[in-house]
Amino acid sequence: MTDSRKIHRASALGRDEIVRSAMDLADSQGLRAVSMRGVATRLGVEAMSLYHHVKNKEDMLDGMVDEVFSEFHAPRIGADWQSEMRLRSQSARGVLKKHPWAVGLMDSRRNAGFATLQHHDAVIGCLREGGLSLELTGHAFAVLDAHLYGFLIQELSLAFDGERDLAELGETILASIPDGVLPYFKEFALGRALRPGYDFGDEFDVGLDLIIAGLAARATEK
Amino acid sequence: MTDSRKIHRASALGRDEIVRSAMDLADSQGLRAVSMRGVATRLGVEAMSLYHHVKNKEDMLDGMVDEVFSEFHAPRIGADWQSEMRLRSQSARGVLKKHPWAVGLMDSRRNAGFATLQHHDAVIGCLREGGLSLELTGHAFAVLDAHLYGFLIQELSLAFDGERDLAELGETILASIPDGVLPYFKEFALGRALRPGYDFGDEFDVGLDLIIAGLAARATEK
DNA sequence: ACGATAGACTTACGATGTAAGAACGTCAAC
DNA sequence: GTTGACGTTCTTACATCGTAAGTCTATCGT
Repeated sequence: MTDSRKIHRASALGRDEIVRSAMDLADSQGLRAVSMRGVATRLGVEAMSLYHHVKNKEDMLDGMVDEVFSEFHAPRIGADWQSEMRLRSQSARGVLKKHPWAVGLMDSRRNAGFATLQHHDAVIGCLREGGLSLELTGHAFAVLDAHLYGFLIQELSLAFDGERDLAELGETILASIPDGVLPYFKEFALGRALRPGYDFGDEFDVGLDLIIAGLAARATEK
Repeated sequence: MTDSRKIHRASALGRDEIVRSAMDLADSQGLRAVSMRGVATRLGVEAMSLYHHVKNKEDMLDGMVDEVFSEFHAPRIGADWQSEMRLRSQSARGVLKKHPWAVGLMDSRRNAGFATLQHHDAVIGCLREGGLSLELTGHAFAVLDAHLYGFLIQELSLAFDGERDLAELGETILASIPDGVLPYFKEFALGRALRPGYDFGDEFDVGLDLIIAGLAARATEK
């Protein structure tokens, strides 16, 4: 069987098609809408047919997360590690905002896919070839990823129905707080967070720069 | 009705009892085991009875997350902000390792509870009274929380069945990788991550110190 | 031509969140 | 003490979920 293509259906059903279809569904309808029946219907097939190509739903979710990792900008080995790390964190944030369901999936994934490992390899490689020790590479890896994932958790719990006016909602919440309690919270909300110019998303780069600068300082110190 | 205590049941059923019971269940059996029926059974009651005290399951989960926030060390206003922030991050990490399900819940919570707001007030207050500007307070808040949540996401996806030997599993995975691919990943795994002395958890304080030092530098600069 | 096989479909089961409403215990007013 | 209202509980029911088990069929190597 040199050519294993099957012609049972117009478009062949396989793991990739299933994972991709599940991602589309999650992107447009949310993770809650991702059921085996839902994915199957979208592929013009019955739910149980999927089980010939994925072990179970968990396996399908693993595949979705792995696909997300493959969309991250992979740091170029040999290039300046500071700008590559900045680029990869910013790219990953963009990707995860397009696939917000992936963040909630990450803490329960046990089986990293190959694309995930490849991405990690590129990150580590770029740091190593940039001259960082194994020890510092580990520090950088942990703190950069933590910033990425953690920032997204915060960003996602602030993201209401798309473009909903945060200020309006903020005022409503604040108005319901009795006088005297939460004074600092109120000061910060009124004096900073709800001010017209403020965008929480901007805090991402501030933190990222702070972290990269801290790592760079350690990379050059004796 | 001065005393509104009802004696229908031995122990009164209320929102707090329900939330607490759900937390116990999540701690011992995992979030997947938290069903309305499961929580109700544990309270000697039928599932639908819970709906007189919580709006729905989401509301119950909101309550659980709020309770978790209340367990974090609240920074003391007026005390040295650097050590208070370190203390609160370390305390929160400990709490979240006891209630790992909370991390996965955070990105989908829309309604912060009062304990959550109180905690945020304490964090902001400690930073403000420590002399940080509103702007820098916002930076600190975002980057410290990102580090906390993001680190836990990483830590939880490494946590297998409790005390499972990571090295053993790591070797197995690595052995299954063809020669030549993922060279940096392998070097890092063998040369650092799987070495006897290495504990990923230690990276938490490294990143935390790096961040606090970076913030402190900005707090004192002109 | 024919049995094997892979991949689709059908049916069925137990679990889930919760809507709708019946049943019951308690209390204020008479 | 009786009554009526109310708050809490239980019962029943339904749509939806993941998936086990088995059937059907189109294709392939022989």
